[in-house]
Amino acid sequence: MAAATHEPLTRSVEDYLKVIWGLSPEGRPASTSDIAHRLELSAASVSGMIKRLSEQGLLEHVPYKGVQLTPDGRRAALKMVRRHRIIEAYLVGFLGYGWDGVHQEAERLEHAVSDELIERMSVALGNPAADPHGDPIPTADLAIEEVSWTPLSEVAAGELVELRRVASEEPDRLRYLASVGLQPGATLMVLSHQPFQGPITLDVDGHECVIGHELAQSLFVGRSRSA
Amino acid sequence: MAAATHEPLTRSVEDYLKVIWGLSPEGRPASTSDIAHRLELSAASVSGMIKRLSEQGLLEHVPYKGVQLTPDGRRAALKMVRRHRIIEAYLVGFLGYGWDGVHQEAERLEHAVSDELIERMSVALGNPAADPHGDPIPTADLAIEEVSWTPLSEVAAGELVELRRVASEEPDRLRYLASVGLQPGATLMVLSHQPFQGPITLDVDGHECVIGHELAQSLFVGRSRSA
DNA sequence: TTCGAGATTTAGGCCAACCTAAATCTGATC
DNA sequence: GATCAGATTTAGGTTGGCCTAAATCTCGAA
Repeated sequence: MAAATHEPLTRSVEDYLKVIWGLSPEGRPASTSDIAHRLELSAASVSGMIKRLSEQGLLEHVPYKGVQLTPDGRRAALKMVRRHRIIEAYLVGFLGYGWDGVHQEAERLEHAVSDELIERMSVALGNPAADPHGDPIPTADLAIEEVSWTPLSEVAAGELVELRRVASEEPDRLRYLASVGLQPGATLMVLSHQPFQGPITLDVDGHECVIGHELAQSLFVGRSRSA
Repeated sequence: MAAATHEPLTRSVEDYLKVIWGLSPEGRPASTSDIAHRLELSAASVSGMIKRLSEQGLLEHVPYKGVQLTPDGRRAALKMVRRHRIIEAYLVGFLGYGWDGVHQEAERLEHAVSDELIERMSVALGNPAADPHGDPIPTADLAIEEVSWTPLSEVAAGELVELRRVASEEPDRLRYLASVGLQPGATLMVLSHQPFQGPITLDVDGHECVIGHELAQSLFVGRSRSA
């Protein structure tokens, strides 16, 4: 069934696989329209590509029901995720990029780097486990840590926690967060929640700061090491 | 005539322009077949692309006579040359690459990096004037030093010179040259020339070494600083 | 001055990846 | 269980960039 030939994947294919991976937590199928939305393509184009990728053995497609990655597809996707996150970490660590600007750059570079370059960057960084946003980096053999941190929106008032991951790629949002000290590693205490998905008041390293509920849902925290 | 619209160029177009620049020393026209040979494409494909690039105002084409870069085309080409050479220098300087392995990597990356990344790499390197092979790097405003070094094949016996540039991209050849100490910066003395384009005997930093005439034509030297 | 080899261009196709418009399917709601 | 909105797929078209084969041009040599 699946063509075992390992021809290099095109940039488009790499993008599709990465996006499908991102849309399938716990391996649930991803829908055509979600993929189309993420890639900013028409649903018809995505439908066509899905057909081709299924024939190549990279996807499992149940018409009208959605797609899942096959083991081959998942490997290819994780390879791209590793590349993306290593590149982000490298640009921040060695070339003075801010965490808000690296996504765009990595999005292009991830298709152009060799495996060797990624491994050299990884070594230069000390084989990091997470990128600048706290997202886990798959290892060279494509194992990825399953993390289960808590969204800040669910932390009770009075708890002292450490920010572990910021789930956003929007430069504006990231710049704002950095400006109030909300970057991975920051220690913070929840001071109060307003009801009805209202804003949350925090103490971040000694500064008081109020953020919206929606933003708090994209901040993931773990128990503070200093607690 | 020339469409002034500055749409981003495709990878293919970038490659064509860079190759045409490389084939036009002193602005002499490049032939369809030379371009085809360098890009490993059919002459018919090149002919078609030449037509499109002329219409875009990047090339001046005289049918059956060859092409030259327009000022726009030359700027785009030099931008790629700068990218390529900065990337090579960066990979050698910061990521432990050997000078024999960087060409291939740079060939892909040059299409994916942003201007910002190139400038950051350049700054990290101290705005170098030459890449690891001794090729001059165009400045950020795309000025390129016109160098006129002497091929080693034309240096008289007895002269003490410094190796400035190695005009080759072949990994095997570069590895061999490095193994005998023939890298930019090396000081060497020509001991003897065999007649009829025969081999040349050198003293490289104290070691004797014999190289063929053809290889000597791709080694460029200047007057030794220590002379 | 003519001829022909070799270079170049034209003609006609192919493929990946996108598009819009039209047809078809699905599932929640009445 | 019929209906319909919205999701999905199919149909048909475009573009960039490549190909081979055929036509055409050029220029040096006879």
